[in-house]
Amino acid sequence: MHFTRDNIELFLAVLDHGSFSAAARALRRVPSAVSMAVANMEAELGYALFDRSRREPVPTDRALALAPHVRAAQDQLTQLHNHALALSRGLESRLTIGIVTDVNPQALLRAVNLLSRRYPLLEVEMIQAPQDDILHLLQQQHISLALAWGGLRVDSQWQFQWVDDEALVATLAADHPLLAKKAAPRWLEDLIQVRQIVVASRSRPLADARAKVATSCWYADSFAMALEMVRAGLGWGNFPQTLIAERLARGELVRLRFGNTENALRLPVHLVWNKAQPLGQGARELVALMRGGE
Amino acid sequence: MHFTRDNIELFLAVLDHGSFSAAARALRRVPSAVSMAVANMEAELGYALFDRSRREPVPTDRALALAPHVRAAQDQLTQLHNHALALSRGLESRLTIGIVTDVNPQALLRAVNLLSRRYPLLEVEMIQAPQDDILHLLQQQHISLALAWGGLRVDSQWQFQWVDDEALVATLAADHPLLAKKAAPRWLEDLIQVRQIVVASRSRPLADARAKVATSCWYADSFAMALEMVRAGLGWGNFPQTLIAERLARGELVRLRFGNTENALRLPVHLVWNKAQPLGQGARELVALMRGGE
DNA sequence: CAGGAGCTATCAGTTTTGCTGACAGGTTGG
DNA sequence: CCAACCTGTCAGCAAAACTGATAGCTCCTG
Repeated sequence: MHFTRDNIELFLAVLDHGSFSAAARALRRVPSAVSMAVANMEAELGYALFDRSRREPVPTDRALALAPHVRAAQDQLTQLHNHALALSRGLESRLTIGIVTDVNPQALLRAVNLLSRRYPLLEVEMIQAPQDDILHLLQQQHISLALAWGGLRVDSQWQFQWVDDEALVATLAADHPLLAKKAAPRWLEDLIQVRQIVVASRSRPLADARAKVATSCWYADSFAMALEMVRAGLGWGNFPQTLIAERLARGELVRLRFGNTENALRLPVHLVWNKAQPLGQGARELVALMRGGE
Repeated sequence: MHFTRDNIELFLAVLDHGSFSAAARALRRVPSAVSMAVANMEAELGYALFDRSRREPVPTDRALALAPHVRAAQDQLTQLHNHALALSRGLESRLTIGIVTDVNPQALLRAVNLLSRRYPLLEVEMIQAPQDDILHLLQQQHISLALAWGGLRVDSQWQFQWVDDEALVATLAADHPLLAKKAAPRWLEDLIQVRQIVVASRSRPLADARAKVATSCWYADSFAMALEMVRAGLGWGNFPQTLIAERLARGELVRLRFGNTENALRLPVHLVWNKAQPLGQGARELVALMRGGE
C-alpha cells in the first residue's frame, strides 16, 4: 500500500478526530472503510498504529512518533498540488527580477518575502546590474520584472508601476577643500562653480533639468561610481539618501543643505516590465504587493 | 486525482525513461495505462505535461519546472515509508544519548552523523551531564545509551562497549610557583609533595591506584571542575589530553613530562547501556559504528 | 522512398481495489 | 442494565484503473 496520499490523509484524520468514526465523518466515508484502511496499513507495516482496547482507538507510541513526519509529507504533497494548479492559473515557475545597482532593494525584498509565503515553491532569481544592463535584459526577456529608476524615457515598449521616490541629497566628501575654508555653501548657487558629478549615461539622459547645476560636470553611469568619485574629492553630487546614509553617519561624506531648495530632487523608482512579455501570476502579485495593495 | 503516490512515480518514470512505453516497461504496466494516466493528470492540472508532436514525448517547460518538486515529494514519501518499516524492525523513534561532560564527544558525533544518513527521520537527543547523573539517567531509562568513563565498577546492571582510551597528562597552571623556581619537576616523584587535584566522587572511586600520587589530595567530581582548580593554582592534576589541548596551546596550562612515566595513564571511554532496556536498532548500529565495524 | 520498428492514443472488456451497508460485538456512562 | 457509540467483519457493489487489440503517427535505415 506504500503510504499513498489517501492513507496519509486517513491516518491524520483519525489522529485529529480521535476515532475511526469521527474520521469517517470528516472524510465522508463509512466507518468500516476507515477501519479497514487502518487495518491494511497496520498489516503492511507490521505493527499496530492504534490500541483498540478502549472504546476509542488510542494511537500507539509508534503512531505518535510517525505523525509529525506523516504530516510533513502531507504538507509537501498539498504544496506540490497547489503549485501545480497555480502553474495552470498562470504562475511562472521561475521569477527573475532585475534590480538596478543603485536602487534600494528593501521594499522589494519585503514584498518578495510575502510572495514566497503565498507560493512556497516559486523559484526567484535576483539579478543586480546597472540600469542600462537591466533594461537590456528586460528587452531580451531574460528577466520579467525590474526595479529601476523611472521617468527616464517614455517608450511604448515598457510598462511600469511607480513604487517609491528616492530623495536625492547634495553630498560632498568630508575632506573637500570647500568645507575646509569654513565657508560651507549655504545656497545652491554656491555650488555652480564647483565641479559636479552627474549620473547619466548615453542611453539614459538626465532625468531632470534641475539635476545639473554646476557649470563643470563630470559624468558617471551609476551612483556607485559617482559616489566613489565624490569620495575621492573630485566634486559634489546628488545621491539617494538611503545609499549614503551610512557614509554620512560615519562622517566620510557631508550632506549639503541649502536655504533655497527645501523640496529636494526626487528620483522615482519604478517596477518595469516588457509589454511584449506578459507578466506571470507571481510577477503580477508582486506588483500589487509593491503598490501596497494587500 | 490529486498527486497520489502512483502518479508521482509514473510522472518521474516517464521523465527518467524518456517515453511512455519505457516508463511502462519499468513499471511493469502496459503503455496505454501510462498514456491514460498522464492524460488524466494533464486534464486535472489543466495543461500539457508532455509535447507529443514528436515520436517520443518531450516534457513541457512546466513539467520540467515541476520535476524537482515532484522528486522531492517522492523522496519524502519513500523516506517516510522506510522509516515506518524500520520502526517495525526495531528502530526506536527517538534515540536519547547521554554524554559525560568531560568525555570528548567527537567520535560519537561522527558516528551519529553516519547514523542519521542511514535513518534520516530518526530523532536524536543529546544530554550532557556529569558521570553520576548520566548513570542515573541510564538506570531510570531516560537515556538509552551513554558515552562515559569506563572501567569504574563491574555491575551486572550495565552492558558496555570499549570505545577509546583517553590519555591523561599531568598538568599544572602556567603561573604555579613550582614552575617559577626554574626547578620544574623532572620526575613523577617530584610531585609527591605538591597538592594533587584528583577526579573522583562518592559513587565513582578512583579508577586506578596509580592515579593518586601526591600525599595531599583535593577532590573534584569532574575534570571540568578539577581543571578550574588547577587553573586557579590550587595544585596539579591529570587530565584528558583533548580536554586541555587548547589551554596548553594558549599557554594557560603547562604539561609536565617525566622521565620515568612514558606510558601515561589511560582512562577508557565506554558506550554504556542498561541491560534492562534492550537497545533499539539505531542504538545497536551506533554501537557498531563506534566499534569501527562500519 | 519504402518499410519496419517503435511510439502514442483510443476503446471495449476485465480485473482490482476499495467503498457500502447491514450486522455483530465491545465499551462507556447514566 | 440500557442507550449510545464505537470497531470489525462480510457479502455485494461501484468506480477506478489496467489490459490487449488496433490504428495512426514518427523516425530510422537500407
